[in-house]
Amino acid sequence: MYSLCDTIERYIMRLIENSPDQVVVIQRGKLASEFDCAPSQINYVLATRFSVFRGFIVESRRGGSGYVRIRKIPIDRIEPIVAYLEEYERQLKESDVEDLLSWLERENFITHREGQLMKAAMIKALEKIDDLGIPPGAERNQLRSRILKEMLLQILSWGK
Amino acid sequence: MYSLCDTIERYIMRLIENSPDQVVVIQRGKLASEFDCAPSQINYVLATRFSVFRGFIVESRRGGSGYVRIRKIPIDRIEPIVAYLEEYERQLKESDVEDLLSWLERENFITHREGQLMKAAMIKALEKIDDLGIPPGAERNQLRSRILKEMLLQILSWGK
DNA sequence: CCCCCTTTTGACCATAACTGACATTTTTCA
DNA sequence: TGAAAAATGTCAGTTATGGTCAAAAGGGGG
Repeated sequence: MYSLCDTIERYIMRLIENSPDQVVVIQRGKLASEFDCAPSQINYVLATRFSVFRGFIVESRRGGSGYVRIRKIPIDRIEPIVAYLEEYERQLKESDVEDLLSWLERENFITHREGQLMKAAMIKALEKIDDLGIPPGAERNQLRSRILKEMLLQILSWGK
Repeated sequence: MYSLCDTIERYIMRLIENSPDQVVVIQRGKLASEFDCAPSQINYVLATRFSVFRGFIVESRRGGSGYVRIRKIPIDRIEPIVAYLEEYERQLKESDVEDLLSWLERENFITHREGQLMKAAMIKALEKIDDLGIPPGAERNQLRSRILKEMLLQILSWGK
């Protein structure tokens, strides 16, 4: 029961993993016609599956011999994430958390179970707290960030 | 005489028991039209017959190729956790959290690292949120409870 | 017959996937 | 040099799902 989106995601993921430098260069139009879909579908996959929070950098160039380069970000330190968090705090959505966690898990900073616990604290727990006077939006995102920050610092203290 | 609700329950139950991993993935709309009922009827069945307290975890995704995944969890010695959950819904001090965590760890429900993560989310993070307009005291304790509850439910889903 | 609890439904909401028209950038070559 | 061609980007709109909640319907005991 995979969507086209999932299929393309796995295809690109495989290309990256089979490459020596964790980089792959594709052409949007070609890929789209291979999968027989709208070119913008590729952008959708890139935006939803290869975001920074999932640990990827996407660069591209238009025009003749244009390309899209997808690169996996090597992380060996978590501090930059914590630093980034402090600036980005107000915009930390639930999906950002999900993406970040799956990245940390992929990189073996945390186990699957640890990821699930973190998700419970930052997503499920904050879903229905209207009655506590913490409205959805910026305020809740900030709270989420604080929780994430402390957990990341904890992970940091474990080393790797 | 069986109600529709019971019929759907038995149907899903059978699917789960016939599956190797005690998991089944369905589509709400499809199932509803098979049984010729309102889609929300499926939600009712899930809420009343496949709750965590009955030993099931339900996850879902909306949108194109959406799904509902129902998983049976092995229940073993989870009663104390559930009891704790209900008892401490209202007021939960930091020391209560510490006590519970050490108990969970002693009983091997969680690892030491998992305990540290939980502590980071429930204690450290909540110590530094004065600027977010969530006053210390009852309100913060309730927030702590919500976070604990979701994490406990997660732990519960792992079984033991 | 009435009351209460469970079941069932329907209207309205939220979200993921997908598409197409239009915009922008870069190269090519007459 | 500049117009055409070749790429990618954006964004709003459509389709396909599932979620929520309150209200109606059903059913069993007093």
